[in-house]
Amino acid sequence: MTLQLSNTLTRSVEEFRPLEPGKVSIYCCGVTVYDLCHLGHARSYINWDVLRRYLIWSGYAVTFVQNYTDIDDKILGRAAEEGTSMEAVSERNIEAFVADMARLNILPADRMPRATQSLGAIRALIQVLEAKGAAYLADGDVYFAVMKHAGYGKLSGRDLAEQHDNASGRVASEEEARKQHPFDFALWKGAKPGEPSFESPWGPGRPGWHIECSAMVREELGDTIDIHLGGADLVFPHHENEIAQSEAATGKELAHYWLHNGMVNVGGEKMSKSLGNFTTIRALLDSGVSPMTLRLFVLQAHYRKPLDFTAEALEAAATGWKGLNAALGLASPAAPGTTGASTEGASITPALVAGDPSDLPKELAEARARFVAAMDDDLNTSAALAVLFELAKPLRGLANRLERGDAAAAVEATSAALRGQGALLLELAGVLGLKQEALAGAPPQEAQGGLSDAAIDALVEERRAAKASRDFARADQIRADLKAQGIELVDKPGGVTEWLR
RNA sequence: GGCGGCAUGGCCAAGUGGUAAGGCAGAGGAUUGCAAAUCCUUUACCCCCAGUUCGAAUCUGGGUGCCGCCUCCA
Repeated sequence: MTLQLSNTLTRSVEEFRPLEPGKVSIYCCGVTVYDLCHLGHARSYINWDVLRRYLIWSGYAVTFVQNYTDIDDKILGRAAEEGTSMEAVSERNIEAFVADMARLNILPADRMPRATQSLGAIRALIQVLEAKGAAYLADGDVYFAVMKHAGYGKLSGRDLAEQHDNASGRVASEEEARKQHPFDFALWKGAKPGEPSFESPWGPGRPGWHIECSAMVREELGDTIDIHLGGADLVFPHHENEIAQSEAATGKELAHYWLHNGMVNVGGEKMSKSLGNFTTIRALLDSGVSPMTLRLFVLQAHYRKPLDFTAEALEAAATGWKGLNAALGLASPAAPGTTGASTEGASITPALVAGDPSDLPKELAEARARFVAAMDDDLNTSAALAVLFELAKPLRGLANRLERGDAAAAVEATSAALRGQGALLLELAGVLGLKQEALAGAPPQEAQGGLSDAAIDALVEERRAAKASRDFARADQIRADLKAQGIELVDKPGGVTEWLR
């Protein structure tokens, strides 16, 4: 089987066939950089990161372009609030975006154009639309005429005539009054007094929201690309308008495959700024949730379905990740049993380069095939993860025994079969962007008045003595006291007690 | 109102015609003075009704509930 993707444009699942054999061009709608990213963004970009990794792993040469919208009313609003400039707000949030994505192990896009740096392409595209009669000028604004474009509404399944009736009673703002059709949208907005503006044939102003993506796609990737990505909330009007602009200008199909991810919900409702129910990526990660826990949480659901964000579900993911992480740690090239040295997960290689699957033992080949079948089925990461968990199971137990100093486990860990299983686990986890993490959480507490090693050792010794005299009440008391301070005692064979902070 | 999507065990979530993956939580057992970890075992008539079929969670029709988009939004 080959990769099947559900295409919003055709409302069906289709076999993926690239325009050019072996190559894939992808454009992903990025963020408007007026604020920090929240979990909705995290989900979206984690999903698309997995798509990208899977394509690369499958042997495709992938070109991935993602934009920054750095011209926008909200950015202007922030700048006004702060008494700074649009550039300052954008710059700060772009930096934050890069940092947040890196923490989530999301591969940086090959190119990340910004609206402010794409003005030439934007103006050129608007001029083409004007020349073709698809755009009209009204009071310093330039609008796209949706009625002139046959096929408007094909992505979102909207019927212009019907929508016209429904919209006829809607608010007639100043801007609405200028439009020939309520769905007409601004390609260029004339500057209002005091606003930052850019020069154009239509006077000073700035581009409308949708045009930048059309311009960037064309400039970076060409008239027609393989895959266009974004959140489900962008289907209308953003992507619909993008299609209309691009296709009116070029006469060619903008993208063959349109993929949309489902929303992150809180209490059954979409996470959004306006509802105030959002959690930023960094707030969550800084609260002690590990990046890979978040990744696992996201990947346990299918990317198109809504994903409910709850503390319980996240906790379940955290526990699940703990086990996977332990197995990954054992499988990593770094010496088994060590807590540090996270693997370099930022790179991914095509499977054929990494190793010939036909060399795998039958059982592992079968596991790998199940993983591939799951991913080919419209990126069924949930089913793919099941394969990882199964591969991880024996390694996980072993890792735990190793950590506790089990000598027999150390011998088992060197077995060829387990090492092969570990290598496959590591490879497949990499496709999902999951990489081993150093023990998460546990901020160094000794600095803030925690017990010193010597004090702990003394208590451990006291407990040993208590046990020897069968004073279990006292022994348990010491265990409980230490646990309250985040120190875990582990009794090992031979009366030896180790502790973990 | 228009368009689209979803309803599977305590929770999350796969499965799209042949009697239900996986994760978390729970239960029982082994082990342990206790605990942790580990190992074994174990927990579902798939929202309701009707239909098609030898056979349906899976197809068809109807119903109920929930969500998204139609304004900025990943």
